[in-house]
Amino acid sequence: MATNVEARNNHLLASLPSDESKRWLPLLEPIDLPLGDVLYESGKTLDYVYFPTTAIVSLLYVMENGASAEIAVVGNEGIVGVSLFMGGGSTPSRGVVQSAGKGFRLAAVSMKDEFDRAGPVMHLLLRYTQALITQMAQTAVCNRHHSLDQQLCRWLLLSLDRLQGSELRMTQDLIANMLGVRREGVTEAALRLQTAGLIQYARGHIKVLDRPGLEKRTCECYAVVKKEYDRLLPDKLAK
Amino acid sequence: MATNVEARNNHLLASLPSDESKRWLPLLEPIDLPLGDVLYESGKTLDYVYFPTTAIVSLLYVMENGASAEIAVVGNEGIVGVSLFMGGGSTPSRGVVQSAGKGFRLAAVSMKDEFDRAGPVMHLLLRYTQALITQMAQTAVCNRHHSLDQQLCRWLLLSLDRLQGSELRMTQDLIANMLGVRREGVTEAALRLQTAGLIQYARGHIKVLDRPGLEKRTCECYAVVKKEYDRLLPDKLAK
DNA sequence: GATGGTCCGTGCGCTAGCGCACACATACCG
DNA sequence: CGGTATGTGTGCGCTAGCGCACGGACCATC
Repeated sequence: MATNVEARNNHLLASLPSDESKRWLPLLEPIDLPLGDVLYESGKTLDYVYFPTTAIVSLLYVMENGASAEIAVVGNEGIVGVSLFMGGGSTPSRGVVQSAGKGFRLAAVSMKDEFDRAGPVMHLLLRYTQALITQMAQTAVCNRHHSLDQQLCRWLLLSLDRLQGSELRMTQDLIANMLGVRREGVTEAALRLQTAGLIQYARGHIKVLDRPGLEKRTCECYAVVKKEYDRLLPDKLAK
Repeated sequence: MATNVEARNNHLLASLPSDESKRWLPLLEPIDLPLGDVLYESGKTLDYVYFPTTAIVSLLYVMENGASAEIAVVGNEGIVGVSLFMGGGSTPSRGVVQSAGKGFRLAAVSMKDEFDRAGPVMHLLLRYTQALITQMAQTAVCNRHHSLDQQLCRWLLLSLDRLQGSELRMTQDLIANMLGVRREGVTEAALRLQTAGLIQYARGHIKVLDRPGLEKRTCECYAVVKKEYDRLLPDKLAK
């Protein structure tokens, strides 16, 4: 079944023990995730959780005045909708597709049933949530202390880690929304990175030319988060 | 036993079903939490989890250059050390006593045993963690978008909610550390609040004169977090 | 009741990022 | 192939907050 194969592109799904895997696969529904799609809305109860494979989803808080800020980003390493099994069923944030692609979704009831077995799946999900927490915490720190340039680098790297290839499709306006800054600010920062030869920008297409260069230019936040994800979710690549 | 009574001052402990309560009380160790005490260090495995009763604990990230930023705050409504049951066993942040007081601690093994029963205790702890996540997320948003004045108000209110009375002992230098800003900035903001008649400051003693005034002056972040805590952890006061 | 430490107020120059306005370039589309 | 929307570059005045430096006030202690 094609589904089985593709599901493995999500690291969490790939890490499932084979017993659980068998139970899950029939319940997973492949789904297209177009740019801008809202997977869940602030305060609304989730009907599904989502496992991105090629898409990237931003957890975004939108303020009363319309301004926004990204809280965390989820790609093929994770799951969107942790509040479902954490117990809240909703959060004040919103889940938006930031980079179009595919993924799988699982109905809320199935998710809860599975979680409540309190087996390896539960522990896997909780470890993932712990990593997500670190990302959020570091976002807070980064927002406080680091320059737009550094944050842009961090953001590019986080996105890159969740995609295949070194190119991403993303307008500066969108990035500004995620980072919670002015569009012009992103323009300026991106230009600096471009003249430094790190990236190449053209109307919504970013090509990363020098990844190590980005890593040098970013703040410690990126490494802290990356390390924590690697520690908590080792690529045991459970076959 | 005096212990029993005092333990109820921590909302999580007070919410335990009576069966679990009986199991727990003998395991809980009352402990003094002096100002500045480090309950856990970045990257170090936790030996205990802590349930503050009169103390307040800050989850703080300290950067390589020594600057810092508060990620979240925990008082008598919560527990310090969620990474223990979430699976990581450590986090990149640090837990520091921000306001001296008392609390209880529970050995890591006991905590894990109890969590792994996958009963009501687990679900309670997960709901709390969900609330904590919201606080962190909102901290990120607040750091991005709101003024020092607003953040100071938010911070005062969050602290106030976790204390009895309307007075807190806290130097401006410490507050600056928590908020990740200059001490002088806090001085100026505090003066503005003082001349507005909202607080009264004197060498490390803050008296809140007009709580509603603070709530008016702060950003939406405070209300968002408060609401989420109330929703997820209702004062069922499960006698 | 002088000494030293802690805590708070103030001044000043500096910069990153904001808000706004507008010009230009590329893509799409009829 | 011309028009319109979309995306990017640039300029300019403005402000919050920074870094630094210093002065003054309160407190403890001997």
